[in-house]
Amino acid sequence: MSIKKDIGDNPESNYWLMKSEPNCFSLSDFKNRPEGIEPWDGVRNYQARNLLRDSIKCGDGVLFYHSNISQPAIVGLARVVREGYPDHTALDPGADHFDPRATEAKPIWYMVDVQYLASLPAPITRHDLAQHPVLAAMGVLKKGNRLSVQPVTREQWQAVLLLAGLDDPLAI
DNA sequence: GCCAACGTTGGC
DNA sequence: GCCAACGTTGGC
Repeated sequence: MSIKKDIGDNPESNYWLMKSEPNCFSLSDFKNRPEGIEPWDGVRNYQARNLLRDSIKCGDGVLFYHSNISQPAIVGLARVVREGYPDHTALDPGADHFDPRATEAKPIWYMVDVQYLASLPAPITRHDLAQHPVLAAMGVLKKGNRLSVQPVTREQWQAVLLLAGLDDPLAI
């Protein structure tokens, strides 16, 4: 199996990276949610759906990544507070990501809830990641990678915290 | 704004 | 099941 196909196929991961376009949902939007909790709805990709439904567990760490901007970067930390459950927005004809094939019995799409934990003192940009001996291997750097939720290794998670100068919020 | 890479759709 | 066409993502 290719490295490319390996992205997203690791059911053992306890750490994840989630992308968000800040024009749509930014780190400050996230921080300002009640209790910092946000349902991660609207994912309509089967590989990401499988992760949301099967692999992502309560307490897992999340690197929050700003995409589709001039300086894409990891900007914050979050954790999973609710495991995969049906994405009801797929059932709502008025919702952005309505899917007419989805039903109560066969929801097709799933989501998790994530909770804001911290903002990095400074964003870790793609350039920063590419320069780093551990982080250069992250899936998010791979050309053409469009997976909006992807696994991160423990080493990568720790390297991000070290770079950011933060203590591990999940270790307390 | 450009365009490469990718996932999905649908004709055959 | 193949694959061309299409829409979307997302870095640059």
